[in-house]
Amino acid sequence: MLEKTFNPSAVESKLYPEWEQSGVFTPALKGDKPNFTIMMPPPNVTGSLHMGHALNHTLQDIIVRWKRMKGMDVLWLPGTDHASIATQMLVERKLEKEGIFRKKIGRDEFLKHVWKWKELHGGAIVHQLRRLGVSPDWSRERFTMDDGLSDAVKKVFIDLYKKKLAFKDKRLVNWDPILLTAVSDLEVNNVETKGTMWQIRYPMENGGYITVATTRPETMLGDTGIAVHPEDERYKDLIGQYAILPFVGRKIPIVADEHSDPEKGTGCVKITPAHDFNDFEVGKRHNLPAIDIFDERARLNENTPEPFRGMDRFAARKLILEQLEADGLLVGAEEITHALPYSERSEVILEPRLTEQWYVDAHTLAQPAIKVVEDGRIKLVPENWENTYFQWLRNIQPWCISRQLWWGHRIPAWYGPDKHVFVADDEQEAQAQAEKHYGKTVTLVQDEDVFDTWFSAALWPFSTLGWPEKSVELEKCYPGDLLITGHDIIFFWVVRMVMMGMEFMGDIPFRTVYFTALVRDEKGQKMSKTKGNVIDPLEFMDLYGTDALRFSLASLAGTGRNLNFSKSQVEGYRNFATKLWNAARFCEHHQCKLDPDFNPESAQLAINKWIVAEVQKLGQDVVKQLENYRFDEACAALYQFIWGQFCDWYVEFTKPIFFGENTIEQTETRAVAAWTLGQILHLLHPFMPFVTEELWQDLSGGKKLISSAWPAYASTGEKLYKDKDAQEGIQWLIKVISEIRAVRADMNVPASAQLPLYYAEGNELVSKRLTAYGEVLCKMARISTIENAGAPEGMVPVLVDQDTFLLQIGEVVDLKEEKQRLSSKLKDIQKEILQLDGKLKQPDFVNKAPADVVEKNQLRLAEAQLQQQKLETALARLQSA
RNA sequence: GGGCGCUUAGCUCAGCGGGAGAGCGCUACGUUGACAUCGUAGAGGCCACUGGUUCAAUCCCAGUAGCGCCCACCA
Repeated sequence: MLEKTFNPSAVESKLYPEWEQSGVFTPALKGDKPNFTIMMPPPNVTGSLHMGHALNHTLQDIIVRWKRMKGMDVLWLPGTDHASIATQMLVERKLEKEGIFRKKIGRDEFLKHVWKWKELHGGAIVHQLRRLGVSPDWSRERFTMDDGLSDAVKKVFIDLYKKKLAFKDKRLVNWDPILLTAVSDLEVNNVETKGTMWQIRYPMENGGYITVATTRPETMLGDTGIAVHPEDERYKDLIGQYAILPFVGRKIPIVADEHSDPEKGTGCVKITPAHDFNDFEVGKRHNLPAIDIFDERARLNENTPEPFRGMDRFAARKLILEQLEADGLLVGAEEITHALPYSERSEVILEPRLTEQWYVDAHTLAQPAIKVVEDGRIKLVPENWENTYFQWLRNIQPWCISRQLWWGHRIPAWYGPDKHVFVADDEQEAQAQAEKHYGKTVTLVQDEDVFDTWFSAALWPFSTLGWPEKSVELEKCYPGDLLITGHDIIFFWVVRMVMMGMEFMGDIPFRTVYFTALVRDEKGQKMSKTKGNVIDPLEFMDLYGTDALRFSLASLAGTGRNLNFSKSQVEGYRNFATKLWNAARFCEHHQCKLDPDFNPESAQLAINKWIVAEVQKLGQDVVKQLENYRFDEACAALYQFIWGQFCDWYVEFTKPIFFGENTIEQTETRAVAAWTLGQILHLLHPFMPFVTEELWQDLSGGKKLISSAWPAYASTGEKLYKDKDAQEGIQWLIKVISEIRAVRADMNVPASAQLPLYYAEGNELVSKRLTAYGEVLCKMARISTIENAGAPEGMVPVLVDQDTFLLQIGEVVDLKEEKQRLSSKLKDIQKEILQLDGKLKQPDFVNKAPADVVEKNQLRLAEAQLQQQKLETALARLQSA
């Protein structure tokens, strides 16, 4: 017996462990069953479930459940990412609160704390994912710092190093002065900020001044040149001369460089090679030294004079400006807005800093990655992401993979006393290399840094399958079939997986990438903690059930880049689950039981033939939409069918039968209703796994829906069952009932009144249908009797197709009301006739438009004219009454 | 500066060459025995603007305006 109402949380907490323990999530990877592989984008271990996770895991689970029901051997491999910066920050802060400081306790001790934290709290997100009802193979769960995955990282780096695709280089990086590490270009947020452009005079060696413009006066202490445009007439004479740098007294040359834009500022650019990306390039071109004036915390260092030495960069800026002002060297200040580079993690302004880091030659690796998308071997969905993908890869810069952090994969590089580098699997091997190199034993020091988290994430499609060892998983599941992820990590992750897959597996990591939209609030704003508009998916699951949340997200997963999430939608889909639940209760109440031997296509009654055909149509539609990743359309089809067809009409059609006496009809209808409900549950299961599983177990006597077979007819191209008479008959019936209801409402007939209906036009088909469907028509349209006879005076016409029915609405027909109703109907019809007639009278239309379009218009015109005639007749009768 | 996208009912969004759609919200009315987390009916739209292509444009093309995102740059 089904409970009176669906209780999502009780059902969820009961079913999920049942599924997980049954082993259905784990693929056999044996025999020749076709398999399907999808890798879960590993969430950060520090993460907690947000709407973005909820969206992309829901979509993954829909595909996975569907493929599994189709009989495929599905590997959905889950896991988490060690997220070096985020995790290190989190644990470090936590420890600081306890009075424990990272630098004090040292690397090994600190890492012990991180691992401990990871064991205790790292699983949070994985448990929250379970609440979403997702069905990955938890037995194969991976963590990016597992031994096997760490081996893969090492091997990849060593190989890249041997191929000279990984190398050490000294260049400018974006330096985070709070986290004390380099970050990649992608981790920089450029934020529009108000600032000031100052103009500063530098005295010339030979007298006079040159005026430069800058937004960062403090960097002048590191200036080693001034650039002017080679064709700028104003400064031509100065090229080759020297200016004297205030405070420092350094002689700096005036050089000619295209970088200088005569239109901007004063046309003279101060060059600080160590602290500006453009200046670095200019410096290289003119052999200007790069003088580093900051320490790791962006304080002025020993290369700067007193009183600035040791000051913070912003304090120094203030003091320098004051001094310049006092010295009469500050000659202008202009308010401007410019974009400043903020660190994504620490939200501090980044400092370009000259350091030695490890880089990967991304340009070389990018070429095959470009090709496989060009060739269509990897399909991006929606397709327009290709532009973004190509644009970035074609302009790719070397990828800085080292981070000055402790938590992560430590770089397997050792240095000899003379800084000679030995890249090796372990210290022993490095020693061996060193001995060969030096001819004696030396003390080696391992690189202090770890790899960028994305470096290990890039290997996820094969490192998780056991690579570099050979394994069944690797054999069967690479390349994968699908990746579903947010478009915000296309560069961070997707392109890098393709690059690494091509380089190390010689093959693509996946065939299709589906990019999800970004979840925003109902006003389209980005969710952020500071705005306070973050929606917690767990809260919605508690309130409305997981199924409702999943269905909402899938319904909203259209083709757009944003997905505006609103509460009322979830509520609506909670109601949808309730609706289904109640329909199932109705079936149960009327003893609709599944009969495995029953062939639905053998049904005799029109309503049964009709619903069988309709549900099959639905199945094909759902599959078509799923194949195109149109989750929204699949949801719409399911919702419309279940509520708008099955509940609104079919269930109502069965009532006269269930409350009647005909046991033969009852038997058939019970079987068809049960079968149809079963089909609905199958088709809906990937989207709403819990309510469907619960109902199916009830309907089927304990069978599991998650491991049931997907309906055979529901594959595109399969021939569908059809019964034309039944289809058309039921469609007609629905039209008649709707029309009568509309007239009744229009005429303010009390809902409880049972009215007689007259039909006297003698259309044989109509008479036949009235006989066949009379009972249900009466019940649903509140008709007392159907008279196959002429109508008494003063009746209200009901027009359906070419036929007029007359409805007797009681003693008093409000003539005025009725006249108005008919007149406005007539007006609509006349307008339509005018339009159609005009169109059909144009020779160009008749000659040039396709024949079927012309014919359709002619038919519509004929129908409209007939309706017009009927309406006019009815109105005339009204006038005479 | 380069690229991508959006503008359709009060709200959130589908549709994308031949009759303007859905959900939510709103209004009126509620009858039997699945369901008030419901039922029935209804109101509500120059499909941003201007041109062009076409027999036909919400849909294709060009431009304009507004909004959003990504990338690069800003001494």
